[in-house]
Amino acid sequence: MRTHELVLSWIEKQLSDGHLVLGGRLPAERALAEQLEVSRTSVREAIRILEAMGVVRAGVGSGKDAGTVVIAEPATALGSALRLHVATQHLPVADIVQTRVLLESWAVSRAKADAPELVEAARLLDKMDASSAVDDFLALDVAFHLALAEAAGNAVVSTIMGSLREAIEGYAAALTANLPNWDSTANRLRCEHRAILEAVHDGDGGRAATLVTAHIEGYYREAGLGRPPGETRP
Amino acid sequence: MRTHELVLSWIEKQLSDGHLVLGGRLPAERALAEQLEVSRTSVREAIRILEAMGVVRAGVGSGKDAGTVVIAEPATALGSALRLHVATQHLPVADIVQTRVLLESWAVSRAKADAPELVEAARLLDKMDASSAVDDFLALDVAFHLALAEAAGNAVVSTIMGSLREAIEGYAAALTANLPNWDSTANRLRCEHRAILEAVHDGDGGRAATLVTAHIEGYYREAGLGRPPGETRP
DNA sequence: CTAGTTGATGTGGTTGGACCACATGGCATA
DNA sequence: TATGCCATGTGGTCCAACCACATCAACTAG
Repeated sequence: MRTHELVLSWIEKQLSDGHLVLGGRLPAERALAEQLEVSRTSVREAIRILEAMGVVRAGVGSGKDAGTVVIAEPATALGSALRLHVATQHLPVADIVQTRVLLESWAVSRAKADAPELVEAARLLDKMDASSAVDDFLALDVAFHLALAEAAGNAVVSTIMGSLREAIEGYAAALTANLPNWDSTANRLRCEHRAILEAVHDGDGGRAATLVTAHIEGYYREAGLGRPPGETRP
Repeated sequence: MRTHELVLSWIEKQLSDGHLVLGGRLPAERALAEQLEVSRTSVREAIRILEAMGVVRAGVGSGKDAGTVVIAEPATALGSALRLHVATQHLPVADIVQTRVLLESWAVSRAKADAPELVEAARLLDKMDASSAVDDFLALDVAFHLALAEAAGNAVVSTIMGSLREAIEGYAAALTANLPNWDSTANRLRCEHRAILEAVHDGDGGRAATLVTAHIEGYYREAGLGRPPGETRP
């Protein structure tokens, strides 16, 4: 077993034993190295991995933001991993989209009509009405869909949903260039969002799932999923 | 931007540009450090991250297994990340199980009746008939469910399925201690497996999905999901 | 006495160099 | 020809030093 893996397993044990909790701090790198009788290099390699996994955040200096603190951002880790494997062409973008449809349609069909996340979702829709810039609109769109997914109350589903979205974010942004008319597309998306949210509010999970599926698949179809950006549609 | 992140982005670009392909080799650490004008330490930190992401594998010595080669094992990366966040109690085990049910029931409902993976699945069931040891049985069980998931033809779904399973593997193994009678449980599982496979062969996706849902939820209910291992059932 | 400056301290970030264990392949020797 | 040995190149580990940064306490000028 390599040295940094030893450090890794030590830290993981501290986590599962509850000796390290969310917001807590790891010992300083030098101290941890001395305590485990390994080099600081190995400690740092372990911390790099935990950072990539979204388990810790390292900050220089002194005080509040300094040191290595325990966080919980699984979506960043999953997103990076998925993105890398999309880059190697091992995970097709179409499969990611399909998985996202699956998770999100399940989420809206399960969402409680009085879930607090829906209030936030409605607020985001209001902001989208006033947003014309593509980048702003897409950012709000991401937040809206995430809020919708969180309303189902399954942390794993919403986390994976977010990471799937993150993995193809660059891809999706490039696809907007394929759209014949952004303004009309944006208006259509606004309407569809309202309809989805209304279905959830009505407690009609089946309708919400159908709408969300059509919403996502329709967008990628219009933007030309699978074809290089810039190419005209057949 | 930190130095190792620069190395990371350089490698990711090589991957997405196709200059680095599956099975290909990264330059040696020392050479890469000189080429990018950074220290070997920073190169190593980047490689550690890629290794944790399941994108590369590092091997010492010379020849075939030596050097840092590009691989594609997204499931290991996602599995580790999920396992770590389960350890911090940020992702409930129940949500993981629920997500697994969602993905797997979708997979079997979509599986083609003549998918080649089903042949392998049937072979695994035969081996399970001859397997009495708990560990062997569980290992075959994992392989069976994975083969089933792969029959749907969505790489992302089967990858996530596998990583979800991996993330709670230790947990699931501990749960077997809760079972009142392992042999009878194993026999029941064998029957349910056959029934699921038969439904898929019949092209009855709906029945297959129902059976798989009952199969997984039933097992975890019997084993006492959510209660500490060893505690008796109410 | 107050307000601003300055230095000590502790954090992660980075570097260069050294050495180790390992696996291969070619060279020298029996 | 067959065998053993060493040069070579790989990742793995460690060390010592320095940097940039943020805070806080002590000090100094007003």
